[in-house]
Amino acid sequence: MTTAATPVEAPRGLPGKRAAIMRAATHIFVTAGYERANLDTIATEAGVSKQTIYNHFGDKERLFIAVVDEARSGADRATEFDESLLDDPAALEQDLLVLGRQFLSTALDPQVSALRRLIIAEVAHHPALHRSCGDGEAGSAPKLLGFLTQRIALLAARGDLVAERPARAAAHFVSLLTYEGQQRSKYGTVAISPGEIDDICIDAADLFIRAYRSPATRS
Amino acid sequence: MTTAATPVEAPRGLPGKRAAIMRAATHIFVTAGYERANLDTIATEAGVSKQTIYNHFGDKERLFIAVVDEARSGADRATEFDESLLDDPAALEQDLLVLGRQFLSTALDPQVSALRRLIIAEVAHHPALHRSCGDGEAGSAPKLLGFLTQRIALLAARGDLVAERPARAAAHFVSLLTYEGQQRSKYGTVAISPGEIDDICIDAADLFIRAYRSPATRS
DNA sequence: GCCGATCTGGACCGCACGGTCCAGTACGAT
DNA sequence: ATCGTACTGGACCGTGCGGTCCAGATCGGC
Repeated sequence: MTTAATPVEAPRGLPGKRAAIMRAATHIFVTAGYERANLDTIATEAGVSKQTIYNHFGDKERLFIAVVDEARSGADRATEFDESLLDDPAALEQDLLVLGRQFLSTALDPQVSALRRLIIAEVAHHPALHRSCGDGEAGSAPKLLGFLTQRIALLAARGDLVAERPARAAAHFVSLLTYEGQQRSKYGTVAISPGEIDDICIDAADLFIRAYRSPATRS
Repeated sequence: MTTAATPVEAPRGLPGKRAAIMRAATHIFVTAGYERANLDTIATEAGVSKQTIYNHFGDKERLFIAVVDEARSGADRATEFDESLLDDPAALEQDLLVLGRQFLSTALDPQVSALRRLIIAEVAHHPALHRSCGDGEAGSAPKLLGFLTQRIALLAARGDLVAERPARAAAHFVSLLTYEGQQRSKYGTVAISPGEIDDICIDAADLFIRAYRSPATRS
């Protein structure tokens, strides 16, 4: 009753049905949580018979895993950073801003936040999720961390930055970026305006540069 | 079956029973989540009849709210900061370390982390929780933020720090502190050793000072 | 035009679990 | 001795829901 079960005409044929089920399941799981999610509701919203769901996914848990896996691999695919970023020391602040904005605009997306909360709530009860989410090597944050680490190492080697441990410096920047949003999206989805995202990025980049700038480049 | 339902001899008399129920309920809710938690199991583990639970709390949801409220007010009460901290500019790094250690040792406590995950998972489905957890004014992190903000403002007024926006600087320090642990405790409880906590605090304090130290005090 | 695979819709099963009821017990207060 | 209160334990009910079954429709391929 919390979620409307509006029947949607699903396109015929195998892939169409499957996609419709995934879409509906994602919606229901995210808004209701795993236990509260109801397969009849999902079937109705997908415009599909319940049996069809069982044909495709076997049972509720495997449907859930499929939903989470797809969402994660989708987020993964969408996270690519411009290789020309963080190369020119003169554009350091500018590039940090670009990276920050790109990262936060997806990380704070309501859909993504809701899914993150769902996963947080359910990992402990689904061993299969552990593999895909546990010791983070995938996901957008780790990707950003990797990219930053590599770039910071480069800039440090050139003497443009003072960062004896690039990975640590990268983590510091990411932590400055994510804190506010993490706090806000932790419980319920509180919208963050693009303006606020900008402020956060500006502050983070500013602080990062103040802390890691090479003395040689100081004004 | 995930959680052993070992009957425990509950102390006789009203307050004892109530406390036993709260203890058992906290345990079961935290490990199983709200939906999966079973009142029969809670009753058994509390060494109490199911009817007694209903006498005291009315229904499952109100029991849950009581558990969360108690945990939160308990955490609130346990969060007090030494008023002499962050006063002497010479001891700035030292004091930041002390604050960081105190904060992280409770914030990363497995119990506290588990409860945080539970709340994250359930706020959306229990309006009553929103009031007590939503727009954060209570809780240990906001308390630390408040304390830091006040102190940083003081130090900045004296010229010991350069921080035009003390609240922002405080948030920066807290974000540096919490990032790693937040990341680790987000899914499942991964133990963080005191040594690692120390490393995190040292790094955070170091970075904070590099970024906010007054030029006048630079070596 | 037939076959096989897919899908439908709805009846159906079994069970777990929140919640109720109640007869009986223990105990403190008067 | 009596009464009221809190507690027990276990039977009991209703229902929501995961999962199954099946008879019939639809459709693409040969």
